[in-house]
Amino acid sequence: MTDTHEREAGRPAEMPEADLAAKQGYDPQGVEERWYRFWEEHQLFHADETSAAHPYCIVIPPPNVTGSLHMGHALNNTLQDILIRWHRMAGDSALWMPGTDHAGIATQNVVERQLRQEGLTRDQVGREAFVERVWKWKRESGGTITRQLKVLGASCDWARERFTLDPGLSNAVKEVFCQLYEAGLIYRGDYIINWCPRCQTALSDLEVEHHEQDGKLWHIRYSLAAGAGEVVVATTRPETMLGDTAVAIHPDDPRCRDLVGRMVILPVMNREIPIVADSYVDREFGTGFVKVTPAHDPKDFECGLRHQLPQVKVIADDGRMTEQAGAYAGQDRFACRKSLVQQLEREGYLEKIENHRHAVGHCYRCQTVVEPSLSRQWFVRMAPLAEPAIRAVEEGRIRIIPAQWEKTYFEWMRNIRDWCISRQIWWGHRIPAWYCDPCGETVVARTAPAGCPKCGRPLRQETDVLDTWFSSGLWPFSTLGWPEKTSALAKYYPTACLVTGFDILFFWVARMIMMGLRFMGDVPFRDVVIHGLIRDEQGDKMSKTRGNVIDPLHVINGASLDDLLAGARTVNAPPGALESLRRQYPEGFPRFGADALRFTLTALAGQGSDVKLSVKRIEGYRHFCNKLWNAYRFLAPHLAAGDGAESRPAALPLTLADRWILSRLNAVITGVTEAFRAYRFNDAASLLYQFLWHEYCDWYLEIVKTRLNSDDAADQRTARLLLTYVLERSLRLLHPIMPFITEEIWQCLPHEGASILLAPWPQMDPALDAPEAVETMDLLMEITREVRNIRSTYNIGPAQRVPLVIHTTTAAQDAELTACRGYLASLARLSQLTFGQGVTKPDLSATAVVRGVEAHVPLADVINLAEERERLRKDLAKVEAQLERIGKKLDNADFLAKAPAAVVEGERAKQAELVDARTKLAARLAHIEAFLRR
RNA sequence: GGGCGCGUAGCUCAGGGGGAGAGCGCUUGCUUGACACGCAAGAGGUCGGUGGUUCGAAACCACCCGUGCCCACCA
Repeated sequence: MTDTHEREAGRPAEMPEADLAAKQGYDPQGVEERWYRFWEEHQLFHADETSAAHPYCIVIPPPNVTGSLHMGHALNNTLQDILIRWHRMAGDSALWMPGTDHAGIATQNVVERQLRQEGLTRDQVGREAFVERVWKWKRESGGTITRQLKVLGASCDWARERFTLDPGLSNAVKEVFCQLYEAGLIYRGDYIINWCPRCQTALSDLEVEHHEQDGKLWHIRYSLAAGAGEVVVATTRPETMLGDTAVAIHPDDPRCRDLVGRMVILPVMNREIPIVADSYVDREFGTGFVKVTPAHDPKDFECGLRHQLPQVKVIADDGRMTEQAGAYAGQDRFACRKSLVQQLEREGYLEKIENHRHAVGHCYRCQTVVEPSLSRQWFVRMAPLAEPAIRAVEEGRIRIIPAQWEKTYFEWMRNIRDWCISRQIWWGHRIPAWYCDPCGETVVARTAPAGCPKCGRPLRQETDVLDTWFSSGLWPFSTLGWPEKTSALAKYYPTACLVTGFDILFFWVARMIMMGLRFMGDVPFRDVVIHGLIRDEQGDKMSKTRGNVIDPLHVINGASLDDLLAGARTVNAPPGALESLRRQYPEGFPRFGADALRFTLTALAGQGSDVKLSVKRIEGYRHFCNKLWNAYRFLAPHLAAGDGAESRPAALPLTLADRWILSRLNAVITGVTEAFRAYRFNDAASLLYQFLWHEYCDWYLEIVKTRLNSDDAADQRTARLLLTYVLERSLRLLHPIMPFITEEIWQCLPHEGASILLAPWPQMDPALDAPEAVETMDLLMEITREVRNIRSTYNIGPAQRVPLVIHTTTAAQDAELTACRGYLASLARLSQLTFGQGVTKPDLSATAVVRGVEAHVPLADVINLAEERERLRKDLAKVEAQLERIGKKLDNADFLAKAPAAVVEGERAKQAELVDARTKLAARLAHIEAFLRR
């Protein structure tokens, strides 16, 4: 790539003068867009499957194709992008496989809602036209989320983007369905499934959300058909009694002997039903008698099979009562409940009503109360698939991080139930099954059969489609080309890592593991990284109706108050929610930029814990961007000084500060690399923040300022080179988290290569480790802080330089101070610095003791003796408190005997230092007090 | 009913057997030659409670209190 290219697509290599001169903060406007375009145009995200490099692949959790980016996506994709960018820089063939999910029910609901606004239903439109309409909607708005991922900076290999309804992926779905069917792992049958009367489809157990609700427990009398007496049953769903075909009692119940085998009369329906004994009855609950409704309760269904009871379906698919419900036929299920209870009460069947709190199942897509209902559906037999998937995690072939989620995974997998995969909707993969109505034959095939293989008559294709999660479960290999044997599949499967929230651990992760093992013969990924959910500052779930949603695009691009309110209004948020937005963000959001958002999410993504996001926090990290930008602005004028490109630090005449910062950089390189390796993203973020702001900017850059003005040309050059050297490497370390600003600055520094995105990941250099320099710098910084404290106490302004007299006790201290005297003078703003073992202590001064050296600021005229006495007393008290604690420890014989020698030695040394400090502080205090007494 | 997590500075959180940390907020001083989106100096915490293990516990264990989540067919 040539310079010209860079100039066209990226920013010019030189900083425009205006930018440097202007006293303005960093503005991501334009910068982020420009670099993203540059990366895409040069195909820098493209992973080459023919490369010899080690493969590193992550498949994106495919967002709903019609969705838009929310904060959960932002977190999830930031973490993936960090891993991908890091591995790409580290030299791996890094593939981030992007794509979207057709999201069957969710998408169908959206389009149905549109139709309703036109006064149409899907039935009026017809299947074919409806599906075409969804495709149209997908074509029109399906690109939104991928565009938004680009705004976030996601470095996906977009050329490989997939959609679950693509021909290739549909083919994979068909293949998997047929193979599972042929292996006897898919079957069709009549069972109790969860039915959503609003979506008009079956749901899997996972798609039902249970919410605790206050309900009632109705106690109903069923009288014996022959002779006197009655039994009382208790139910939370009285309308299902219309379909009762028995009453059950526990076989150990003493009442059993007289009652089992006798008949009771079902009230209202006046039907005789038997009393049966069955151990599934909980003797403690209710009355000990259970009404048995085999067509509307999974437990009753099984009980019914055991006792050969009839199955009477009284609730239809639309939620209304069936013909079987007698007089109630046609009524809505809840209306029926109400009027039925009235009738029971009127006719004396109702014994009592108790309040009863219980969990009620709701459709996870529309929150309608689901109805357990007898229905003919397709199922996957799960136990044989789950078993190898359990072993893969047990044996460590898949790691779940953090490991505590393994337990949840095992719990679910070991109690797994068959998976209802047929959905009575139109948007999805149509089940490849055909029926011959005349002869009853069922054909499952990859391509449409010409006719019935048995009788040759025409076949009718299954109208149901598959659960969306069926195709998502194939994602790690279907996106790479399976069932074709592609080179991408060979190179990148198994993928390295899957990053996801725990909310789809069962829906998606578990099923990918089962399907991957079954069809690829290997795990789909090595590591599963589970991150938390995004919450607001108070820890509440973000929802538009609460008005606490922070939209990532608003954060990145800025948003007016009107923009914020518009988001809440689209879902008819209550006035309170709008009011709270107005109060919290009266001015809307400024443009924070994707980097600031990404850094915030990274810094808050503590392992396994939820992320409580606040705008204040994002603002704080935007300041960090600005800090970086200004560090660059500071060194920019020194770049063109003809130093040439990078010189090896080891070849330069290094000063104390240089050896210190290089040593610290080493530690940061090691720390950040380790943190990424362990998926401790927040550790990496805080290491970089701390280093760049508080070590590089606060100390190193300040020290370099004086050196840049020095007469020593060699030292000037070293300072200039290292300022750039350390920043350039830090930018590389930071790039996975903040891709845009790091590229922006990096391109302006001397560099090799077209983009920071391809720059090698920094390696620590053992030759640059300098523990003694770190020690000495620590002393320097402590003394500086003490002098600044004194300046602050006595209101000595920055313009006023002060003398400093340091009384040392060892030659080593003298040597250390000699090494850093120049820095000390400028950092503490000294007029004069004298030190040595024999220096005369000034008579009147402000004094501090640091590691055995006494630092005196002899300013008789500004020092208030009474105040100085207080300062010394406070310091002395601190030292004495520490001494007391240490003394206790060292007086303890057990401690001396049992604690490790190094710890004891450390405590002794500390004690000696503290005793020394106490002596010196006490002497100085006595001196001041003597003056005060005069 | 089972399972998991959390309780550390005013707020949001990190840490983790041997000197209590960060960001934001707060106080004070500063148009310091990159940055007021800043610099400097501070204040602020018996690390939820009780007991145990240990020479030593904020950290490990038990119980308790508070709090959040997931799973589950008590009708």
